Amino acid sequence: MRWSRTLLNTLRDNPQDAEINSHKLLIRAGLARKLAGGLYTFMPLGLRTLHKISAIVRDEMNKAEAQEILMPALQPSELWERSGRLETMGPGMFKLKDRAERLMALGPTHEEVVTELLSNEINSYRQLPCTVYQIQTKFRDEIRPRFGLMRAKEFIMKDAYSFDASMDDADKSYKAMYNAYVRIFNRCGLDARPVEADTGDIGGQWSHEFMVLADSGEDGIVDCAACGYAANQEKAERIIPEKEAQLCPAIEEIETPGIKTIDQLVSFLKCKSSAFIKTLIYLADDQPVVIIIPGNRALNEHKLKRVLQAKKLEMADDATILSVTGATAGFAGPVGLSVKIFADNSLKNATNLITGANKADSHIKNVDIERDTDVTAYEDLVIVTAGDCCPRCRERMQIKRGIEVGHVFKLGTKYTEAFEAKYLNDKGESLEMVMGCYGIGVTRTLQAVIEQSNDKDGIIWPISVAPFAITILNLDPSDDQVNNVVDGLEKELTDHNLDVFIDDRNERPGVKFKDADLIGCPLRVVVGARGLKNNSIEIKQRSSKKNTQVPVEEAAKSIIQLAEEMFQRCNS
RNA sequence: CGGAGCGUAGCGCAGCCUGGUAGCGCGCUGCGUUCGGGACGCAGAGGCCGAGGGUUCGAAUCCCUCCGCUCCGACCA
Repeated sequence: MRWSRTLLNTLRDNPQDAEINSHKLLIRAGLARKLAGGLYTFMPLGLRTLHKISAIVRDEMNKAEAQEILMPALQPSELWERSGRLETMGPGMFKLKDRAERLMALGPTHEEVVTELLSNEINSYRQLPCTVYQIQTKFRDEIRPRFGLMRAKEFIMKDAYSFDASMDDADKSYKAMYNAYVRIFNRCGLDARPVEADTGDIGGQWSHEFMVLADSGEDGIVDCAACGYAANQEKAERIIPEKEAQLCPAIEEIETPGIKTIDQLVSFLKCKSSAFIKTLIYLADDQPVVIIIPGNRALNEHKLKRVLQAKKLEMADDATILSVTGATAGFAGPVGLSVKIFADNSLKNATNLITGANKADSHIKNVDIERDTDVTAYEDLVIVTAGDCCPRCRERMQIKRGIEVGHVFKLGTKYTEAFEAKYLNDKGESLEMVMGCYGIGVTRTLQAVIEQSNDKDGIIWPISVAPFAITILNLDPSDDQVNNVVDGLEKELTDHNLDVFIDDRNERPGVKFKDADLIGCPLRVVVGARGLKNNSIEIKQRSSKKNTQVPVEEAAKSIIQLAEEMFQRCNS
């Protein structure tokens, strides 16, 4: 392929709406263009990389004996009513009506469609296990699309679904997908690690996310260097060191005019934030509940939702706060309340605390949780932070940032029950199939590769997913001898199944060097009149500073050998 | 959904405060000189200044409404 005939414009300046490196490079290198927030066009080079990633995904899926299918993106909403997710996922779905006024949805994911499908197709245990997958455009009405392809309204996802006869078999299918994911990300040149994760709206028994470590990542990862425990911050647990009960003087009221937040209290009373009880009022399925956690901690709503087994969870409005506590927001406390109170584990036996008096402009001190409050249950409710103790080995843990590129779930029978997806076993009994589901954000993976592999000059593609393995810079496109050598090289390399991009533009050499670095093909070959005078061609790897000069007649051989070595490294 | 910022040529920006009919750099077209790490000169093309309304003799500039984009938050009792 020749640059002069390619729809490819590189940009010198960073686009003003891009924040993170990979997003800037995606646009500057001409891989993609924005149509609107969260909507992108893939340009020729970007699409080539997308195809290469898809090919790796397909290859590993097929090796794991998953079968490729393609389901409709447009789906009838009744399916979503049957699984109960029209309510839980509703706001995040694009909904529309057909001309008969039937409510439809653009698929954000396909558990419903696939379960409906397989419930009809699978009748016997002889057909199990069965795993299907597709690579398809998904639509999600994201609250806030962000960072280019990282969080888009329309994106390409590989989604796979496994169906098994038993929980044990389902574990095997899960493990097979898990292993395939490890290989896929490895082959894409990504350093991705699996972490324990929350199952969220998808539901199910357990799940792992595959995280690419990056400072710009949207997810927090809790990591224990001592034992290898790793989990999404949404899910991560911690161990609380045991506390002895201490004597505590009687409650005293203190005046705190207009002092509402923990921060204000800290400076007003000159105490540490951990000396306070943070009292939060939530509506769980429209019923008020009170949550208390230490003043220096943040509530983990995912954990709370799980503990309360609530479908819907939202913070209470001012009117509810007034009716529950008898005071306006800012002065709520757990003492004397008649609704259910859920306390974080770390408050067990806690004493000498300060909290709201449920009365305007007042707080109370010397609160003893056991003595003064009526806690319904102690649960693990807060977001784990750096320095908390590992639930496995009790060592201190760290927090890192990551980009979620893949997610595997063991679903159990959540969907097969809703859709009565049953099979007959060898005794003639009718049983629900056990499901798993497995997603890879293909477009997000593309940008994650850029995020993890770049320098100040541009992208450094791993050869397995580079738009082209090799770029040849023709420094003198008006020189017939140079053109002949370039053409010869192109033919030999393409004959060896290597893709080659030739910069044949009428530009000065400096421009070509800069653009080659920006686009980041792993191997750069320079052919110029000056080099040819010495019968020499220059070969350089994007990832290194070193140039190699080779005689013209050996060039193709050297390039092929280098490329093969690079491919091997990606596959190992 | 709440908060903040931005919207002027394909891209990056100035002009707005203090109203007088639009400018810079990159890119693009032509000619010439250059030619191994984003060259230079000359000559050009390209803009309903996000949209609508208002104030005014006159609006990119002041006022109102809307739309779009980006960031922060979804943490607060």
